[in-house]
Amino acid sequence: MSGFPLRNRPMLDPALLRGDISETARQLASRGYDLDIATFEALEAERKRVQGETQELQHRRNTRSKAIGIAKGKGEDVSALLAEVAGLGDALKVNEQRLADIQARIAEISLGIPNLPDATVPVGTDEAGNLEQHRWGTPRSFDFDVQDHVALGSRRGWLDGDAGAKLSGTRFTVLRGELARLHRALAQFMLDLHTAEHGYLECNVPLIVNVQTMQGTGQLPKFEEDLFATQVGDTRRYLIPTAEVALTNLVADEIVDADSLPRRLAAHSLCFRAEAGAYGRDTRGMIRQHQFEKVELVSITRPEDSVDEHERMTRCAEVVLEKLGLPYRRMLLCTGDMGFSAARTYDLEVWLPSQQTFREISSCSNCTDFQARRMQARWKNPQAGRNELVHTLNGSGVAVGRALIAVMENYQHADGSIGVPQALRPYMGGVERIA
RNA sequence: GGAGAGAUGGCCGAGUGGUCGAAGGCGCUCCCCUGCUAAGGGAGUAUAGGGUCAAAAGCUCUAUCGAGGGUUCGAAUCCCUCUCUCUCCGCCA
Repeated sequence: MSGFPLRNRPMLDPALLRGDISETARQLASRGYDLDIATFEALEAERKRVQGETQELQHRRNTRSKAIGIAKGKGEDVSALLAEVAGLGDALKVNEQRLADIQARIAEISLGIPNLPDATVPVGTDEAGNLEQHRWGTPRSFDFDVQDHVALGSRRGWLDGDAGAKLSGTRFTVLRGELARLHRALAQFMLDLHTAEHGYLECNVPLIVNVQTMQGTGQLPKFEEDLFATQVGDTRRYLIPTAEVALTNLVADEIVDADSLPRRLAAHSLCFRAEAGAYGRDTRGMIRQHQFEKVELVSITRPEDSVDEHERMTRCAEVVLEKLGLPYRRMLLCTGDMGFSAARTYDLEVWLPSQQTFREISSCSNCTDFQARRMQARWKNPQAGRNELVHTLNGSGVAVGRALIAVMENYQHADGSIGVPQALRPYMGGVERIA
């Protein structure tokens, strides 16, 4: 067993697994997930049978018990009726246990199945299959040898990986002085932009969440090794890998009014990732850290609005880079490169002069009803007269640490000083350059 | 950390072992009456899952009264554990 109190909440529409399961399996295969159809169908058949038997037993018990109650009320002798139900309880208990076991096994499989890719997503196995959508800005040409952010940062002791390693280990960094201030300015700027101009509601959320919350957005049970965990007494909690977890789960187990949609939420938060699967990658500098900051955008929408909202949200992230004057490109991720919960994802990649390449700085995903089903997040559809699942979207708007790197490298001068983008100067006391 | 109280349907609020999925009220929906921005009468009004059905509707079964477990032929009601909320005390950024 996984050790998690798994909710019996599938991630995909159960109808997709009971109906044309081979078509569903084909779509899942396109993103590298191998659905064992035979096993799943066998479990489903078994479940159906045992559930039927269990319900039949429950029905018998209920009717007999009711008869006993009525007979007693009339003062009749109930010993014959009691004899009739003898042994029924034990049989029922056995069946209920069997049913629970089967359902747990089904849940374990269901919870590990990723979202179905949208029909417009290109098929591919890795990032090489991603499609560039457009570019913005022109990478600056330098008339001197560019330095990377590590060199630029260590010159004045602004960026100190050794100090981070001493305190915590690898992939931790200490920022100081003007660079720490620039980092803070970036976060303030982004959050202000999204709240003041893009209509997002600023939120400040817990960084430590419970198991159910992690399960709601899909981090658990499958990706526990990517998370930092806490244990107090026998209560286990997890540090959020992104504010998406907290913001999206705000609607878990809620039935929201139609006129409150779309809900647009933004938060600046710390993020914690174990980076278990990335041992050799980006070990230099602060590109890939265990702890970093991010401004996150989350939208909760009606199902029919999520496609448009995805475009809108991605634009909100792009505007951040444009206002900062950072060249970037938008990539449509292929099936093999998308995250677990996403049906469709755009990545924004920012230009890093030291690497002469674009590096991911934002990821905007439409999760359709995938997370909503698991969270049981619904809205009242006035037309259908029913409670239906909402759609959830999330996007970075944008990663603060990586934005800092991008600013350092793109705005560097020959002497190692760093220009402050126009948009950040109000947050830097008007300073135009840090040196 | 200590002491106490509580958790019932969209909301309020009854219900301490038996025809309780749950009285009553509010709200909401539909109908009727009323020449009317008032009042009255009637009906309806939880969610999820299974089965049946081509499907929907319908019918039917099961589960759900904070969560999990227990006692019992039978639990909203009794017992245990947990979570959360409120009040008071202590501590604290």
